[in-house]
Order: sequence, then C-alpha cells, then structure tokens
Amino acid sequence: MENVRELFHTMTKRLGLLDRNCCTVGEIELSLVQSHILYEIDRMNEPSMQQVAEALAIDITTFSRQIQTLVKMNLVKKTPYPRDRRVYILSLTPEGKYVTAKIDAEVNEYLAEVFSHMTEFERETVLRSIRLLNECMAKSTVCCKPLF
Amino acid sequence: MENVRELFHTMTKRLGLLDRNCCTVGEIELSLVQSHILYEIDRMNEPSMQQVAEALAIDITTFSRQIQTLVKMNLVKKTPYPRDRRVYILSLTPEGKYVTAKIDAEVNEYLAEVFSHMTEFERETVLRSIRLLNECMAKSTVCCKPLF
DNA sequence: CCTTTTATTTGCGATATGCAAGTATTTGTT
DNA sequence: AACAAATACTTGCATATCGCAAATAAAAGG
Repeated sequence: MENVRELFHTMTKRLGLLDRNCCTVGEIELSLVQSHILYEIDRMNEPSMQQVAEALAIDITTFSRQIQTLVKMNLVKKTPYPRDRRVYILSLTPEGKYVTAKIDAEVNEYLAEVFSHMTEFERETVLRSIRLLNECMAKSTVCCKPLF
Repeated sequence: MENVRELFHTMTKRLGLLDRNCCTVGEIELSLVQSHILYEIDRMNEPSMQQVAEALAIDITTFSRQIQTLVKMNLVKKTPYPRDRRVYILSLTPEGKYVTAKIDAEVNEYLAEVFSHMTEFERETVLRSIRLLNECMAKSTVCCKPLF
C-alpha cells in the first residue's frame, strides 16, 4: 500500500493554496477564515453564533470577535432572536451576499479550470469520490463527529 | 451541475479537523503549521529554508521564526551548507524523526478508519481520484504553479 | 573591486488565538 | 416566587502568528 498520507498532504496543501486566491473582492480584503464564515452563514438557515462557530470548529470567543469585524465591514448582520434574547441570528447584508457570491463564483471558476484537465468520465468519478469521502469522514469516530 | 464548491468546502473543513487531532505526541505540543514543516523536511532531500518555506507557501520570515522554535524544541537541525554559506540545510533530529513518525502513524490510522467505511473497490477509486485531482491542480494555471 | 542578487534574520505593528472571567438571559428546582 | 445552574455571548489578557520593510551576510556578475 502506498503512502496515503502523502496523497492527502499534497491535496490539502494545494486546496489551501487555491483557497488563498479567493479572498479579495474589489476593495474588500477578507482573511480565509472570514470567507469561510460568510460561506457558512450563507449556507445555514438563520444560524446563531454558536452554530456557525461550531460548524467551522472555531473557538467561540475568536468567532465573536471575527463577527464584530465582519459587522463593522457591513458584511454580516446580527439580529437579536426574540424567543431567546441571549441568542443572535446571523445573516449576510446585501453587500455580504454580493461578496460571498463573487467569491463563490471565483472558486467555482478555479475548480472548473482544474477539472478542465479531466475527461467528463474522470470528472464524474472524482466528484463521486469526494462525495463518498465526505460521507465516510462524517461517519468517522475520529473527527468531525459532533460537528456535522 | 451540482455545487462543486460545496463538496470541496466540506472536504477541506473535515480534513482540517482531522489534521488538528494530530499535533500532540507525548509531552510535545505542535501547531498545525509546525507539523506540516516537520513533514516536509522529512520528505524533501536536504532542503534549504527557502525550499521548505516555498513548498508550504509560508512567508519566509514567518518560516524563519518557526524554524527557530523547532530548533529550540530540539526537533529540527540547521546545518550550514559548505558550498554556499548563506544557506542552511534543514533536517530532523532523532527526536524530530520520532515525533514525525508518530504523527504520520496517527494520521494514517485516522485515514484507515475513514476508509474502513468503504469497499475495497471504492477505496481504490477514491485514491485514484485524489491522485488525478492532485495532478490536475498541479497543471492548473490558477494556483500551485510555482510551488510544486 | 564594486554593484547586484540571493538566503536568512530581525524590528515592528497589526491581527488572531484561546483561556478565564464577566454579563445577561433562560431553565430547572423547590 | 426565589434562587441555583446552565446557556449564549462578550471582554481582559497574555501569547502566538503574520508579513512588510530593513538589516546582515555571502555569492555572483561585471
């Protein structure tokens, strides 16, 4: 059996690099973490602070401060939750939505470029493989368990 | 076409989580970055500072300081390169080798657990897919280009 | 010999991090 | 109702990380 870790190491390294290209939209400079936060808020349904922080496995205190920054940048809105006033619901402002959509488009463009080096069949196989891998990681007892 | 980014987002998130479990060996606490540095030094052939920093796409100044820390921890050795005295060759100390091997074993164990949820055929397919993906990312003009 | 380039280090200011502790609110108990 | 315990979030603080600009030191090119 060849070195499986090597394979994963290379992949994560390259995905990381790919990721880093995707954090500037016009005037706005985002850190990687911030772009992930925007992505998660967009994806989740009226999430609370806790929920997003947990989904991204970010410490809640760090997360709290990141959100403060994003609110100041006018990308995220914090709405008090009427049924439980300890809770804040997070959402994207119109500007936040715009930025998130831009980043999403850019990432997808990058990925399309990567996939352009494959045949249609290979592309299907790779995507199916990633889907399967995600499922199996979700099943794993080692990581990810409480978070997804 | 479904959302490809979603797939990659989930995968990188989970790989990141998996990674985070792998940075403590006995008394020694490593950051994620530090464990990647050890891995690269181990893998490369008598690399210089530059080479490792570049392979990991870490800023050279940050890298310099990380190496100082790892040298203090007695995990990495810096050897002056006789042919060019500006250069330092990096290598692992016996302790560094031990720690790196331990981490490697742990990661492989985690991966084996993830793969245990697949059939042999699926496992082969997934590994082949990752290999292909790595190749295509290396070919990509968007990222990774000067680095690998 | 002197200018330029290259490899690495240091100064510094801006963030990011996470633990401990604090505030505010809700929930559970009697 | 009253109060202890739990929960959601924020702030203080000490530490770590980041990357640009500048410094140092050595090599390479004229």
